[in-house]
Amino acid sequence: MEGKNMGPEEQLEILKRNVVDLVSEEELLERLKEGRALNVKLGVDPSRPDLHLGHAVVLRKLREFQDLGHHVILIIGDFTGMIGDPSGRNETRPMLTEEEVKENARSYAEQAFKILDPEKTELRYNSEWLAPMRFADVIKLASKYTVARMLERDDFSKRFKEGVPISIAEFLYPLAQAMDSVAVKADVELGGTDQLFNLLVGRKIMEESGLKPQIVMTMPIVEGTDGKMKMSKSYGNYIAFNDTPKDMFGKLMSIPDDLITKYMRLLTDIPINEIERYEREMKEKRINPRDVKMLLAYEITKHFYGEDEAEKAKEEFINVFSKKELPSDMDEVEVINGESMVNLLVRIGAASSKSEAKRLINQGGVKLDGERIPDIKYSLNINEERVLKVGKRKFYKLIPKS
RNA sequence: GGUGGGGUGCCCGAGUUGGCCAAAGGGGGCGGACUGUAAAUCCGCUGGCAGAAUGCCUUCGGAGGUUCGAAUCCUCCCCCCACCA
Repeated sequence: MEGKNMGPEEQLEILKRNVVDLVSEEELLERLKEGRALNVKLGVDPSRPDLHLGHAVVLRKLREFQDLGHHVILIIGDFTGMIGDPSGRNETRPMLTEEEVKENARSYAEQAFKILDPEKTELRYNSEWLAPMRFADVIKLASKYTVARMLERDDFSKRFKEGVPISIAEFLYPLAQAMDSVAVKADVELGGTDQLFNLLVGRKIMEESGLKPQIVMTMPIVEGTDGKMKMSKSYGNYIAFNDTPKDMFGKLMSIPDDLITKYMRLLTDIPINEIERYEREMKEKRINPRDVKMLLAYEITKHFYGEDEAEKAKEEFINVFSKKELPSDMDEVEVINGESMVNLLVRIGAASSKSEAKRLINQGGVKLDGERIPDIKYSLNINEERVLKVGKRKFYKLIPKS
């Protein structure tokens, strides 16, 4: 992977991989030919410090830049973060205190370094240049962009048509982001495809500011575990960097089959010809998609936790879901004889209400040592450790209270 | 500033001649069957409490009111949108 001495054309070849938009290839090649370390920028939202595999796609591309000897700048959007969305309409933009921003930024960086090389990463806070701006400066900045062009952005035009409100403040965010590019003299800015518009605004504003416009590169958005919506914390379909190996492996095994190779391409170092082979063999039904998925789950878990943990997670998965054996570590719960099952389920958090607990029992989802609890009136009477299984995935070890 | 249209359960979205509405439908979530896995598919559940049953309580932007009874009618308030200016 040491690519410092790689020629510009070779670098371009690597960098182009998996990229959706590249504005423009010629410019990128030209700059690579300059032979210096390029400033590659990524804007980071400090209100959501939980990184997931969706973020990994972009981070991995940044890592490629680093491996080729380039310089990555993570810009923490602390300024915008501390303002939040003043209309209070957008829950995804909560107002943060300075402490929260710092803590989130720290946490973000820590997670990002599971992919990025800390040695070649620079952290900047955009309040550094945004906070001192005066209102006159903001108006001047705003005059460089028109409403019509703003409305070109997909979600703006959509919301405008549908009558969903758009505050003027929202027009300012892309401009603020553009100012970040100006401030750090970005050569390249990366983002998901949903960022294309904002990144292009950056180009325009840089030009207006007398700088060479940045090159814009977007990466595909990955669907979450549901296979439909983009991976996001708010949809609850995400696989986080901080998930336990077991969860990470399990969640990866739950993605729909047709997402397997997309994940492979975007999130692993598995060679392309190998991925294409899996694609072929799955199509011809010569290989079980489950096994390919298992390989994927293993690869990704390995990246975050190492081979030993990945191996353990895999064994665990096979034991519990293929062989229907018990997991190796279960939550232990003390129980008193005579406690009703319904009560217990709520107490240990296996059900969020008594109604739900009853529903689970009625639907046959609760088992004690493999035997279904027949009705909701069931009360416990145990003298030794027993295993309680709730639904498919929750296991508890019941211990009689002495 | 004027006129008109809206605010419904986790989300989207029906429902406004008052009762049959805890509220259609879809999504998501959960459970079951099956399986190749927590894929796909099929079936079921999805406010709370109680429970062998059609029982009770809280919910349809907020606060009051009319009524035996209101998401549905009236009053005031808050918020959103469109068009015109």
